[in-house]
Amino acid sequence: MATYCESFESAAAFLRRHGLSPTRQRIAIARLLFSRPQHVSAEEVWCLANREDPTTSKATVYNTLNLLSERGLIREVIAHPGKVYYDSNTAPHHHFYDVDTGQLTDIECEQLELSRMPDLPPGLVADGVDIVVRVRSKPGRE
Amino acid sequence: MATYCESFESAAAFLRRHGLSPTRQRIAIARLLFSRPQHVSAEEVWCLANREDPTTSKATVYNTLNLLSERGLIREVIAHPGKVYYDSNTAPHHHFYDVDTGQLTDIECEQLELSRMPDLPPGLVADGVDIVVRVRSKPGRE
DNA sequence: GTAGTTGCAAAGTGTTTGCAGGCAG
DNA sequence: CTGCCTGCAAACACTTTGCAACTAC
Repeated sequence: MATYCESFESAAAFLRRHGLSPTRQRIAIARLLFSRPQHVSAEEVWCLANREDPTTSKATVYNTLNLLSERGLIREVIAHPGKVYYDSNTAPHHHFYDVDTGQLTDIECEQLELSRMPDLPPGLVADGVDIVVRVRSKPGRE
Repeated sequence: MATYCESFESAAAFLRRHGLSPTRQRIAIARLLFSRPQHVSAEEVWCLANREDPTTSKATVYNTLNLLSERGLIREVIAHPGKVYYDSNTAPHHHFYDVDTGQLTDIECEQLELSRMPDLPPGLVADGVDIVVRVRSKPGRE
């Protein structure tokens, strides 16, 4: 599991365990991501990281998020055109996406069950299933 | 249903029926979109439209795609960060997304069934459910 | 004619890249 | 020390916007 207790050493150890040098910036990012499961955009990570360590550039944030994502420690959520959210909860689950506010909310795995998996086209391997339930705040039309 | 037979007049009538002036460019775009159900990016629409009518700018393509999308005549498919695909099949269905090639393929509605709908957070209304089954061409790791 | 539509180019957003300097081991 | 990591700014890909000219009716 990706979570760990909230000390400086854990974040460093966690990064090292996954083959990443525990630099100051990465520790800041790992701490804020894994302190609790959450959905954040790169921009938000950048803001929050600079609150912990005011020397974190956007390039480093994107860099680190991509590394964590490649290693499966966080998950990209693609719910909005032109913006990626990162989810520090890697357990299988799905999402509500509020079209009006941009807010993402987890859907527990047991709450939303696929009764059948479709046959895959020949020669292809399943890589993951993303379910996004789009919701709006207001009942009427837009 | 959004499909219609492939004549010039139909495209014009179709647009008019939905409150859009049937300009040359819009007719070209409507024809290529609705001649058969398909998944296209804005860039592809632009290339194809200019084959029919070589005076179609990207701005007009985006403009028209957004109009058609607002009126529910085509559907945005968000499967890839930073790129929107448009689906001229508006019947309820879902998608395979080949991460390696960018290819989208329909999943028939009956092939993939939700056994349970999750409870909505209070005050929110469901707007749609998007299911993307990510697949890869190659069996191994990346 | 008049309102709506168009092309162009510029601006906007979110993300990636190249490179000189800096920090971890 | 050595190589990986960083910040910065420029480059990138995709989409939207502003405006004068044009076209549908």
